[in-house]
Amino acid sequence: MGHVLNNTIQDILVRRARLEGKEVLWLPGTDHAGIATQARVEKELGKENPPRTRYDVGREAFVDMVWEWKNKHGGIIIKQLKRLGCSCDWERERFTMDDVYAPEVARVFTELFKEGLIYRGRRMVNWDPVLRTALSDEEVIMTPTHSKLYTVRYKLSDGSGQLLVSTTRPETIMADVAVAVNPNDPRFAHLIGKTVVRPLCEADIPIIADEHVEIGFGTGALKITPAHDRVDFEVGSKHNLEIIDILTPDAHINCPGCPELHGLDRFVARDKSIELLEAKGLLEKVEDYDNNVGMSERSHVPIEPRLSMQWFLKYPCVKEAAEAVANGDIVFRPAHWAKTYAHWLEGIQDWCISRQLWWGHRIPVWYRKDKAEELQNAPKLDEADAEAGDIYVGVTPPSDPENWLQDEDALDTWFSSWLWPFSTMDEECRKTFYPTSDLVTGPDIIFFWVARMIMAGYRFTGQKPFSNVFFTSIVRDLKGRKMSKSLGNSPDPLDLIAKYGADGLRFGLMRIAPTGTDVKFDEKQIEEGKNFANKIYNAARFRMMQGEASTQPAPKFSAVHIDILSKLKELHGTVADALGKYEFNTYTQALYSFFWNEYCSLFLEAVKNDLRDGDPAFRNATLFTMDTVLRHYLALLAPIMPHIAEELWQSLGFAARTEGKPLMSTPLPSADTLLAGMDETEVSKARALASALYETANRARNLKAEYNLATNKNVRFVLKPTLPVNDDLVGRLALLAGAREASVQADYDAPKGTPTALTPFGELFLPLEGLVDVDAERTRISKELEKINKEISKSNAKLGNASFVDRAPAAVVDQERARLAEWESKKAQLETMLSALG
RNA sequence: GCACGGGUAGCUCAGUGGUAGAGCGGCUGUCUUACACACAGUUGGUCAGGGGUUCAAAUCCCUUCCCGUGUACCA
Repeated sequence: MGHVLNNTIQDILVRRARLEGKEVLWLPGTDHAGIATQARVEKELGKENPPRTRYDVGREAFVDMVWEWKNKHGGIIIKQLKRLGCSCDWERERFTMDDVYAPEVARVFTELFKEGLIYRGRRMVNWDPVLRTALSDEEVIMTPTHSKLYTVRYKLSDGSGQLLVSTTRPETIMADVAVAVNPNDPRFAHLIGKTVVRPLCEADIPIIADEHVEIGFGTGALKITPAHDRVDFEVGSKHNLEIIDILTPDAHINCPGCPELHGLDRFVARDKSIELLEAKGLLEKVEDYDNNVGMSERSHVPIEPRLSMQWFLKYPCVKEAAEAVANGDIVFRPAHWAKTYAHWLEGIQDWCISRQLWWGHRIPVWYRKDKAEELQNAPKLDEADAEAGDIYVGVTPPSDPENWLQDEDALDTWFSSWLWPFSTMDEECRKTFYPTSDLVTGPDIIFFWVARMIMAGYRFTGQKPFSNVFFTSIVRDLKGRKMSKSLGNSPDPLDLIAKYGADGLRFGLMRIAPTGTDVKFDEKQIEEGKNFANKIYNAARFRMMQGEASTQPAPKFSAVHIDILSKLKELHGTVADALGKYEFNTYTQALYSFFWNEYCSLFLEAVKNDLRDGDPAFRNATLFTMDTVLRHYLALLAPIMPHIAEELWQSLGFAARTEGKPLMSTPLPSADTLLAGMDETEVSKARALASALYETANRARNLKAEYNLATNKNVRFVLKPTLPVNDDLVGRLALLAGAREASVQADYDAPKGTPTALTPFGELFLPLEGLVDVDAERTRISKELEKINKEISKSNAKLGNASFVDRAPAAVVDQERARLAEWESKKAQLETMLSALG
């Protein structure tokens, strides 16, 4: 659903831009999703009988298998987008591992390496023990977890006592190389420099002093396990401590010195280690403890901090990237994301770009065979080693491949995706389309992708990669959970399209999710989109049933015709303004309410008689107006509901005017042609009359409803006008109100108790000419009076307040006075009616 | 902990100083010759709580509570 939302927004921008006559490039493509795709294929291998691993298959054959899988399944998203109607430039579809893109990635790697920004180093990384690869910091999700805090007794080697040490990871005790206390902690000052006995895999380890230990926290003593904790690693380095790694890549214990735990899974070993400690009498206590555990975004298991040889990138152009957003060169919408972005850039750490995967861009680095082993274990490799001729870095393999070994690792997928905006374009294309205009994406990848693309843009093109970034809503289910493939809580867009149509899906989703705040997906909303499409279709069909418009006799326009054309003109402005500001909500609302309320419910209902047996001059005006409205409206609608707009454009015959060209490649009809010959005052007069007519019709319907005559078409209305009202308007009033007739009688003498409503045209009477329930009437009127009296006293209080009258704008005060007058008159009316009933 | 969103009708959401809105749902009627995926009417709200500024607060300020997201973390 996220893709549907995202791509609908892009399609709206793209289609609208085309209608505005712009040349548009929308270049579709996909990335190779390194981890996810490889894991998927490995899973399939594991299901075979007998199960196989990628190592059984071998690198080359395995990569072929992934390609095969990709070719089979990678097209699904593309298919969905096509079904959704996305007007991409499909011939330019790109893939991050295609023949043109891949060398680009290697080239960029080489360039950054030569610049010294990429280096290889032995560092603490986030290790995923299931996928057996390093991850970037962004791929680790800190998750609140209910854990246990174990307090363990570390005996002093000289037997003079013990130190209590708390830990959440007793299974790593064998890798402890020291116990640290704060140098300023008086409780332990005398112990610094002594040794304690490591309680598992026993050995004497020193008690050291380090500021990092908080005096007030826990027991005040901290075990130091440099191989399995980031902070401990730093403390260890500072104090030159040994690093004992007791975990295998898949997080099993590797400690022959402790045979009871050796070979066990880390969590099994945790329980077992507690048993061992308890048996030795070294377990002081166990407490419940809530902490945050880093989980792999991919495999959902706790990551291991692990000392490992990896490739890192010092981000380029961080300053330019930060400034571009801060100074508005690149505009984020909603704007508040700029803060999140700035905060991330401030604390930015080097990016671990190597992955222990086979599916992806293999790192373009080769090691001299005769020194390979030595190089593998070097603490750091960079440009200096290349200059020394020990390693080779380049887009193409070395000329004497037999003497070199290529690095086994692949690059993080984002290390290719971050080049997308410009790597997908050739020189010629860039001249026209780079920097690009809009990026539409989810806020969940603001760091993974957006920030990195901006940095890459500045570094490799010297420019921003795009001018606007629109962050979409995150689509959640009704329980508030993010929709995702793994949760299985997202409906299949193809199913929704089958059920509601692509246009229904697009419109329905945009109606609830356009502002960039998260949204709960409800299929009901999509049904509304379908209903709207249906409404448009029916309205168009209604027009088709009427036949051709004619210029003979000359069309005669009534106020309602001018009114709807004027509203259409207004809609043009609203749409242009809303889309210009990326306010998709305003866009959809305006489209919806114009068509359903203004055009169908008011205008069409008011002109139906023109089409039946009315004045042919009116008929021609009405047909002309319908055609004008539909023609303009379809063009305004097309960006969001392209299928129905195009279909009706053809079947209503509008395409014939442009030699059959589709709406998609027709310029947007100009709003200036609407009511071109009319002066402003004439138009606003017509609008006022039409508005008065609709308001009067409403009052008339209300009167009918109040007397339970809502469906009775035999009623008649009498209007005692205060304004000049012509026959045309009165006729339309009767039609709108569903009455046999409406008549104007300036001297009408209403029988006592005749229901009446105050309308913009004057007093409107509904002669009852039949029986009404007098008691029910009396009750109803009394209730009404009660309500009105309340309003009147509220209004009086307000107007009696000197500061309101003095300080509020005159218009507001006048408005209040008008309201009061209206209530007073209504009150008088009701009182008359009440007395008439006796 | 810090930062950013959000809390408005039964539901999903608009509304940033001037009479609380839409669609859906509920309830009443209606197969009115474009549309029952519809039409007409109607019912729903102490705008999370408290305090403040203002003639006037859903809207601005302070504060508390709840939900979501990001980020940092002490074993």
